[in-house]
Amino acid sequence: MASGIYEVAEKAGVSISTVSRVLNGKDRVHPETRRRIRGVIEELDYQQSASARALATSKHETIGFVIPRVNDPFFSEIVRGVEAAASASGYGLLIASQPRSESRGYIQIFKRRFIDALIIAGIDVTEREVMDIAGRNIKVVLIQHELGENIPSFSADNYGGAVALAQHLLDHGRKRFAYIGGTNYTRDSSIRLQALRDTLGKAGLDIPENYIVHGDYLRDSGRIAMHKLLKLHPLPDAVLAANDQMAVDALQAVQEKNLRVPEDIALTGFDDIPLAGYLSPALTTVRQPTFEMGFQAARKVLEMITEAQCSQDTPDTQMVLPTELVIRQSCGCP
Amino acid sequence: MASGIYEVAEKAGVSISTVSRVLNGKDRVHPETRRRIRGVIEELDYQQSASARALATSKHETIGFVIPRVNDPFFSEIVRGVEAAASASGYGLLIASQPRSESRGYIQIFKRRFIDALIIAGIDVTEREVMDIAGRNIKVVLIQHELGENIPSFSADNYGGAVALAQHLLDHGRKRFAYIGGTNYTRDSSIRLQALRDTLGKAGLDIPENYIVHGDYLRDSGRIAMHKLLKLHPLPDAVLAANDQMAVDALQAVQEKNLRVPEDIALTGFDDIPLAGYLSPALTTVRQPTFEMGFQAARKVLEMITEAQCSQDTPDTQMVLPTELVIRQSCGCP
DNA sequence: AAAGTTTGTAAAAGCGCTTTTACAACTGAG
DNA sequence: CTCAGTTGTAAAAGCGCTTTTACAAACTTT
Repeated sequence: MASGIYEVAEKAGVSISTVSRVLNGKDRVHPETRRRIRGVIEELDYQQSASARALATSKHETIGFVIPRVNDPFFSEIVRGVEAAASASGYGLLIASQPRSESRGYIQIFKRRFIDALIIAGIDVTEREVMDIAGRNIKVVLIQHELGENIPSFSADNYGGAVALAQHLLDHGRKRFAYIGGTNYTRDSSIRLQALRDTLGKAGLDIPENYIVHGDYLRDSGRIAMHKLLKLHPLPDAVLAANDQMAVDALQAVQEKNLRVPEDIALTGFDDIPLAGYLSPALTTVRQPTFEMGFQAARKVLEMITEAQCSQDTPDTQMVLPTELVIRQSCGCP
Repeated sequence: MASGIYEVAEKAGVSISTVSRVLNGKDRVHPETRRRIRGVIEELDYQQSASARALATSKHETIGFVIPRVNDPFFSEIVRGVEAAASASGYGLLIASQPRSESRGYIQIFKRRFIDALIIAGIDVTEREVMDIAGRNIKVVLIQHELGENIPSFSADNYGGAVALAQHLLDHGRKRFAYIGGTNYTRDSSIRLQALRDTLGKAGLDIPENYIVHGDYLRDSGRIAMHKLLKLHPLPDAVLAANDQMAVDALQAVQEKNLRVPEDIALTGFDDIPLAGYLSPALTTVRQPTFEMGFQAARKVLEMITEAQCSQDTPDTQMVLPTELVIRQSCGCP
């Protein structure tokens, strides 16, 4: 009895295969018949069963997306980019937002879910994990993480951004630099630190080990980190935080001690989240092309999905999108 | 040939139905056989096909979620709540983030997607639309919108929050109130305005029509709205914005004109987004239980899904979660 | 006017599972 | 030692589609 498509077929006086052909825009259907079937579909407000279709075609028109935190201004902007590209192509977006530690299990689950592709953002997956997923004919693209030639990835130019920032602070005549890093092992944070070191090195400066402290990118960790720095003698006169959130909290910490930013200490962030512009002093930072990363990553997987069908391999992409120095007041600029 | 489960069955020397029984934790399987099959599943790293399973059971273990903007601090916090509840039950989350105007089409698409339930947040759907979806055996729950007894909904106590805010400003001795609303027709904004009017009324005050201006909840619209208010004579001495984002922009507008908040004008927001606490002066606002709304809404749909199976109807819910006045400095408090 | 082409449609197989039904092979009771 | 009741497993039907194959009917071509 009446499994949707059967109802339509019956009411239109044709077989289900004809209905299917209309549904999928194939030819070999009499215009008149097509019109009649369209009418019946409309009338019954018939909607195809996505799972039946997916089972029959093994296409799901859905992409999976794993991030550490949806409610983080940095990541939610990436989500928006991914969503925009996906929905523009009629694709759905299955989101998993899990702290790095737990995201592994989630990726496991995705292996069996209804997805054609998986975008992984801000999570340090291993090549083995990725290959395991890719082996199941799920296309994989990385954001903010790189893993060699075989796996397409989209990152921001962390190194370049950090160099620009460091140079700018040097131009302000700052000498005693400190760095508030993210969780020890995250690569973004260490790339930025390396850029800072290289740039200082060229200016004949150095950043002592105890002027490097670590937060976790999250709220309040910047405050704690800054409190540590404020106990040092001499005080640093320029503090770079690995992201804006920590910079923002660090700013509060400085102000609580009745020191002034930027007069006593210049302070900068990274990311350019909306909040950065609203502070006083407004935060000098490096804008990351978050929306773009998400958008382009999604475009890339969509491309991979369609190309896989023509089995015409494209050279894989390792995209590094440009960052941009955003100069406000916390660096000492008027 | 080898459709996953067949491979497992063959390798374990049993039929696929036995494998299926193991997979679904049914009894009537010899412990020894079960162990052997488990071993093979492990060895082959076999993963069930979600779509085949969904087709056979018509359960998708996925919930759909429609919101206007993922990258909005208010909504992304709701997303987090929904995500938390969904993933705790092993459910996936299919997200559509579309401006109100375009979300209709999206809801249409969801009717055919792999979802058991749909959560709609911050979108003014009609009862007809909801019924249309619900008729397809997709459970529907609303967030920040109400639609009568039949449809469960979770909202914040907008009225109560706005009353508390208005009263607090009255207690500060403010007399000339102005209101920056959201898009004209959104119900939250008008409920808050009504609360303001009622509260002022009780104090023998009034809010003139030209002291009410409308933004769109988004960035910059608060600035424009405030500029209009700053042209009035006499100037208002208390401005309530319908959300924090507009309040934040309004604050900048005031400061650009070299007026002081709160000395010249008290200014308040609504939502309590993270940004609110970082401003100077920090924003007095009303905290909405965003995470909770998302979490509880998701719990509710999950409950509806399981209860539908026992066809044991629960009374439908119209939950109004409490809001909380968050007093900072922009109202005039020290 | 016979043979080949195209066009429109139906029938049937299959996608990878779950679930029902059937049925052997064991149990224990009388 | 037989008969009913368990228990473990296989076979088969179906979930709602797509797609391939087959074939009649309508057109060409020579």
